[in-house]
Amino acid sequence: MSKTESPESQEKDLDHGESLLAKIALEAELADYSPVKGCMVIRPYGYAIWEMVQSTLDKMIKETGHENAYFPLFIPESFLKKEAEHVEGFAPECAVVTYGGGKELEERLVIRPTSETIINYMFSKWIQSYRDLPLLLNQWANVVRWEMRTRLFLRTTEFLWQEGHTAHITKEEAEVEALKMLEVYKTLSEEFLAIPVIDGIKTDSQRFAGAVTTYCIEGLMKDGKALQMGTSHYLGQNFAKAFDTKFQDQSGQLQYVHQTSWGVSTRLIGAIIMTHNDERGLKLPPNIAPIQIIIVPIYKEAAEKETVLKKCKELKEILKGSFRVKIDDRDQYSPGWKFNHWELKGVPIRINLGPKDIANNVVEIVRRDTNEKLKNIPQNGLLQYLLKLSTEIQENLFRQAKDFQNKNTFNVSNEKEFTEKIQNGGFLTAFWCGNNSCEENLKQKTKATIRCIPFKLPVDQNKEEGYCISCNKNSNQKVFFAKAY
RNA sequence: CGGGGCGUGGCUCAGCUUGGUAGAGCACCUGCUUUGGGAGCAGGGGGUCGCACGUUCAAAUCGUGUCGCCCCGACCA
Repeated sequence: MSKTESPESQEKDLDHGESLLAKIALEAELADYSPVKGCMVIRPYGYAIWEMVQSTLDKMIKETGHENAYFPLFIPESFLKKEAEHVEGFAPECAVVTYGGGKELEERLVIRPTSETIINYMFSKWIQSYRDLPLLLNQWANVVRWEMRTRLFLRTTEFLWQEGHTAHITKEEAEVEALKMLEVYKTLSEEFLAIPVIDGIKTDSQRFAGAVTTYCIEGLMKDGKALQMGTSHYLGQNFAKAFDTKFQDQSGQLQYVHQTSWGVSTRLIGAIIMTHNDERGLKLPPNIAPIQIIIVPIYKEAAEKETVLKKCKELKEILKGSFRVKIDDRDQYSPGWKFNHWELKGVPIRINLGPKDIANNVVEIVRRDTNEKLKNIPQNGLLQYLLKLSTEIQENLFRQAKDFQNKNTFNVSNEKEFTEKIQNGGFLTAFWCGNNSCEENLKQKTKATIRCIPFKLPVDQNKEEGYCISCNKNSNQKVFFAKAY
């Protein structure tokens, strides 16, 4: 499929300027526009995907020792102002409530853009001694950020996410925590969403307002743009100082806690759409597909229908212990219509079952990752066959995405090369001196930004020293650039 | 906030230039025939043409204003 090879090729196929993302999100019934600009309704099928992501990640968050809690939507405006960098970063995009109960409020309430402040307020009440630490919490919530330009799933005014917030005795422990959760995100992305990511550290210009260090995972979408898929922050003592979050150590001294926060959002659904798709629509990785197997019965007369549906139900009984499986027994749609419908919705495996198959004790299987039709698969041993196939589809989707990422990652050694190469999208690796002005220079000229300082460079790039592509000064770090969402 | 595009049955759009009171396809309802890659025929329901004002005997169509949405840009852990 040539479509997966070149980032730009997809844009040409689009109708009336509508993005591929919007097209799939709307047509596959994942989401719809709401009456309020920038907001979206997540429809049942889209929400089911979110629930899959959510339950997968929630398990991992709990396995790493965190507990869920819930903090309120409203934050006193004064809280946000306590941490200087934080307020500067978020004030422009905050929605503020000024009226309630028919009266102007004495103190305005910010609708949370993130919850560091209110959580620190509570932490300072709950934490007294080193024995109260570490405090490891997470919440699933909605947040609001008043963005100027929005896109379904990738950037909406209100979105759903999880935000982890932890407090630790030492800097080292907090840094380990931040990195541990980044690793959890990487696992979620690569093993469940089948999206390969680059993990690394954000530059100062991209760092979370109020953090000491921001770690991130970055994916490369099929249109050649990068997408920040998750961030994990070492907050240092910045919020602790602002909110006086202190504990008494073993020697009786009062100390500020060291903190982390980390989050991923419904943006991940956008990432899935923008990574796994073809001209027929969405392709969902089996590990997070709400429906993993769709069974389409094929029949003519009533008698045939009865036999076929009976066999479908038998198969479903066999499979339902291992798969999320559904029979599409709707009479008003033809088999052909159903084939297209479930392909658009990205169901990884389809079983077509008609009289001919029943006569031969076989089924027909169509895999969504390759659109390959597998005829005459014996009903005997079908469960084992499908378990293997499902794993293969999961791995294949990841492999395809990884290949795409590899083919669209280029090393460049000077600004001219950079400027030319970035036109076609993709990741560019290049040396950078560490100065914000050089990053800004390249951004002005090309719109591309440094996505991260990677933990690891691609295997074929081990050169340790070179020259900054903007200012030519010596540099010992190579970074990933891309145009990003 | 700039630049571009668009508002007409549920959806996609035609009609507007040259005013005469609204159409197509899809979807929906009924019936019959169909069903292995988006079924066919017949019949049927549904729109004060985003909103307001103006011009006119008459406005979806012309004028002015206004609201909203989409795309590009500015903005964005």
